[in-house]
Amino acid sequence: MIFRVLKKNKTIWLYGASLAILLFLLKWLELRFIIYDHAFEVYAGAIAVFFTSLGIWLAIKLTKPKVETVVIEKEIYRSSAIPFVLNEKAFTQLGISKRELEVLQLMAEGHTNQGIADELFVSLNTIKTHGSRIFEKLDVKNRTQAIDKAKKLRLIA
Amino acid sequence: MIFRVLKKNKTIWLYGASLAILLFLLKWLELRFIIYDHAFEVYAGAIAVFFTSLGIWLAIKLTKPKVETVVIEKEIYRSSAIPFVLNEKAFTQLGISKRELEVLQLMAEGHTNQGIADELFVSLNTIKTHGSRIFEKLDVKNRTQAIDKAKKLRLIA
DNA sequence: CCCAAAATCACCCGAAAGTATGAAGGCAAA
DNA sequence: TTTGCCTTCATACTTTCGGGTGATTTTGGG
Repeated sequence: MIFRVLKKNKTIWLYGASLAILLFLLKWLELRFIIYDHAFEVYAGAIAVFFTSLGIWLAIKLTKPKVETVVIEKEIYRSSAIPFVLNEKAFTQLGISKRELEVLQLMAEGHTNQGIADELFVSLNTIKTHGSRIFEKLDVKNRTQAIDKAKKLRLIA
Repeated sequence: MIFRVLKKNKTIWLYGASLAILLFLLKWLELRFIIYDHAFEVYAGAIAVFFTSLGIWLAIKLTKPKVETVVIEKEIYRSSAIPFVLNEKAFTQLGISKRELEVLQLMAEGHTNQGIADELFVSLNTIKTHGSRIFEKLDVKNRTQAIDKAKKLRLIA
């Protein structure tokens, strides 16, 4: 019980103890140096040094640590706030099939024909055929143009 | 000149001045209280209080603030409404040249290497070389992935 | 002026993309 | 059932892409 109190008020107790010790020192020094002429100045100096140290120690112990906050702004990418909505009109008007759109999407993500074929569990030739039809329907010559156009038409995200 | 020195060593000067003032006070108090019996204890107490304060003040002034780094993630929305602004950071960090960016832009518009070569009045091989460097710097394998990544990094519109 | 980076071009070669054509099975509407 | 579309797959061929290497010219900054 008492240990807890001691621990909780550690600083206060230390301060009190310091003062008590000082009083003993004062009395001792009084007896020791009272006979000397300039003992007083030495005494005052000692007190000054001691209490300056005590003050510094107290301040360090009691003051909350100064915190300087450095703000570093880190840019993070986040998918567009507006969720993608398929442009149904363009989709039906161009007569693109679901499967073709699927292939187109994967193309836009940078996959190769072989990669798309593996992903969809079909042969490479099938993907090529789909590709050709897509280019035909979008009236483009290659996948890069197809992706560009499809994004503008909002067929893919 | 002297003002600068005063300003630079502000703390030291203040400390010196404080000591000087204290000496005056000491002398004054000496004359004032020397006649009283228990003046000494009062005097010592005053010194103690003063120097404790001084110590506290010094500690607060002289301690260096702790630096705390706070990383704030800032969300950046890409909207088609705002005109395209080049991401200078990514651009310089990746070490992409202006010419390479130009080629990248044309790639994204769906041009073939030959088309880009014609547009820029250079040979097909030159465009191929630029392409290779671009893929290397963007850490991708082909133009489709390069376009995808470049758009995410806001290197191109 | 000199150096380093950028830009230019060439040749070879393999991989990937794209074209052309044909064909088979499924499925839904006419 | 027939017709049309989608999906699947194949073969053969051409074009484009991309890597690797090496070289020359331009150009901007110290």
